[in-house]
Amino acid sequence: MAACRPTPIVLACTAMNFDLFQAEQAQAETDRLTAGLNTEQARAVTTTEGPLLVLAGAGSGKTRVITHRIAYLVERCGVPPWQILAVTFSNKAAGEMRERIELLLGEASADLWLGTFHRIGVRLLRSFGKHAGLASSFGIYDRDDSQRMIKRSMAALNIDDKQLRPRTVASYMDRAKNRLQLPDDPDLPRSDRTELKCAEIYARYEAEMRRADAVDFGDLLMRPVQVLNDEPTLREHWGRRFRYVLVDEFQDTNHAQYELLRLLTAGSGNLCVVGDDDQSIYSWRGAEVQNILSFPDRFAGATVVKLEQNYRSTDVILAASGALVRQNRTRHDKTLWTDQKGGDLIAIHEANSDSDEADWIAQRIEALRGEYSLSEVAIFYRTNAQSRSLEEAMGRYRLPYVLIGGLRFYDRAEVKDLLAYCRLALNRDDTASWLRAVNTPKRGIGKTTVGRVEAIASAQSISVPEAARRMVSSHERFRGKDKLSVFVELMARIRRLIDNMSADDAGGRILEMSGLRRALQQEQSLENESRLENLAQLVTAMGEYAQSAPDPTLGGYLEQVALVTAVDRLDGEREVLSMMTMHAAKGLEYDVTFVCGLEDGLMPHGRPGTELRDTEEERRLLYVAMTRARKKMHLSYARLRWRFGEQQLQTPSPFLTAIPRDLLDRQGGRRGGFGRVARVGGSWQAQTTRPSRSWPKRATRSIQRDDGTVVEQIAERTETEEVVVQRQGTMAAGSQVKHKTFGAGQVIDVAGYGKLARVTVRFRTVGVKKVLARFLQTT
DNA sequence: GTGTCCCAATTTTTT
DNA sequence: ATTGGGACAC
Repeated sequence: MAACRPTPIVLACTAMNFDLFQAEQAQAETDRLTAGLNTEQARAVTTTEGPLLVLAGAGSGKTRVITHRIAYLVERCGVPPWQILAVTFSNKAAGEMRERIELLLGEASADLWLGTFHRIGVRLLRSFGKHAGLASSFGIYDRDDSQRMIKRSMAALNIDDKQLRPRTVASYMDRAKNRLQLPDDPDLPRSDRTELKCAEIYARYEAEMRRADAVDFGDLLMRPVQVLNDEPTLREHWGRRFRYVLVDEFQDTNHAQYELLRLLTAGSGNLCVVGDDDQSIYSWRGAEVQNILSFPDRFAGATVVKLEQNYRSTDVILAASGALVRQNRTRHDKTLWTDQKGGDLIAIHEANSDSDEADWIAQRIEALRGEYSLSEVAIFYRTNAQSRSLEEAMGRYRLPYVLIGGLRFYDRAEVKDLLAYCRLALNRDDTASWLRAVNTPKRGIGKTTVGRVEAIASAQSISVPEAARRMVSSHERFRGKDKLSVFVELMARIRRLIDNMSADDAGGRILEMSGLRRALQQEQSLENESRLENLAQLVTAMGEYAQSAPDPTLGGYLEQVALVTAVDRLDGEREVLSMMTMHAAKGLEYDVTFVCGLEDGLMPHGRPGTELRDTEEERRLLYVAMTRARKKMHLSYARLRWRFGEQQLQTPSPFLTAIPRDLLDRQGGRRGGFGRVARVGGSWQAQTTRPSRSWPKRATRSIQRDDGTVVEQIAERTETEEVVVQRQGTMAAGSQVKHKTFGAGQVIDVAGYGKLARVTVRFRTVGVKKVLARFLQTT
């Protein structure tokens, strides 16, 4: 098949000898598909052959480019949709993209492969997972399930989960998988005791996962790559399967994703990636900006298109965010521009406390309500914990909101319980689900019995559910056998019954048979009522799924659920405002935005000693947040913030100094900009780019109490309201401290501040340990 | 085997 | 402030 060439038109797609009429038609078609695009966008759409890098600044219309490019490939070049793969960052983005493509293409769009990397990974593994030792019914483990497996693995290896936190192990394995390193990889980090232990646990964990026929998020990327590398026939097939591959948000891809793309485009070489190095905010998750920065080097002959015209924001918003991100050293130089000259100034507000800040935001929203729909308003913050005071304020002002992130619906205990039964029904070796379901609701199978089953599973190298089945059918007698039998038989019955049922029918039956509903109904309480409601809602969701999905089975539903993200639930239609972390804000846009909590240590988030690279990523994160606004942006920070269960004094974010003063409209609070000038003896120290290690010096009165803690009173506030801030006595290297259990010792190093500081102490009796400052007392 | 109480740790961001 | 886990009592 001939390649589709953009220009000149006479050389286009299908046949050699086509007449002028066809040429005109083709031109007309091209015009239709590039209508309303600027020159560069049109070039990105029509440059179909070979590697293509689209450097797309914030709001430069990259989604348009991708959708039009797909339409162009199908309509103008006659590429069958099933030969096109488009990868997006979130399921929501995928959904929106599918909608837009449907408008352009109609029915034909159904065959298109479109989804997140993880979803593509699932699809590939369902197709060839057996080459990775997976049955087709394999389950997908979320963080919770996978943590459970880590704990099991640690227990089996006799490693104390207090000495080595499962979280540490999880992130070690995550990193390994993002780098495509299997447990036997000689390059796995093994430089210290922790890493050695992690590597050991990793191997064990993989074995446990295999027995449970389960994969985690990392596997969804690593396994497909591994299989394609190992199996020449499959590699050959899949390398040719897609003639055109498009990737959105390329700056946030990790090594595994990059390799997957390389394998899937080996045949055609038609890889189009779209991204913006200034918006790379997931390096902590293994994303490598290098993937986008060195794309032209790695893919010889790549075309590079730069989109620098912004269609989203006012000039003011662009200027402010541009001034901020320009401070980063490691970036491609580029400047966004817009036709929308001028615009409202950026409102900036200094609040006394986090709740005052939230109140101010609520008031502003209330005032803007006539002018803007609530669905066009969003609040962004750095950490999920900040949502609390905001939620309270929105409640006080009766402003309806949706909270994106935080506790997901699918994270609720009762929902996970029912889902565990469902998963176990489909995958009889699903260990994590078995452990969850076995005694929920209570059926008298406790630690002892479960421990016995786990021991047998380990001894015989089989899954935990399989061990239970064998124990039940063997002649051996033991206490608790009857109860275990009841559960094993229950699962067998469920399994038989739901075969061939639709997702909601199956879900409903399982809700009954498992006894979950009865247990919740038996004990009447408000909580249980809401739990029952949630479960009913879950079954309803299954029904909605079964109605519309091509695969209406329970299995199909579970697969979808496993990969649902917080943002996916966002619904632009409802007349409510949105609140989310800055990370979740990526790819979204609103008329009116509030970026709050702009304080040192919170934004940029970090501890002292934070590296430049991290600071730059924080700056990019704020840049992403700021570029979400179309018309009106608000920035705010509080002087006093409730953090870690105590009030903490905050200083404004050093990032604020980057924003030109004449773009700001200061609302209340102190006057002037943020400059680097210290107010000697006053409230604010000179702003540094690094979070300060000590508390800001203020006009304070300190009182030493009997127990050694220092109570500070902030003089300038005592007239109206007394604010008491507690802190531990100064803990610097060398000072003598005392710990409840470890006894006396000497401080070697301090990292972090306040009560959450991590202090390294050499204790007289137990040696060197890291402890939290709040568990120490100065002596 | 279950329930309760108390202590320790928690807060980056997430597919 | 909230949560999870372990120790202990029943």
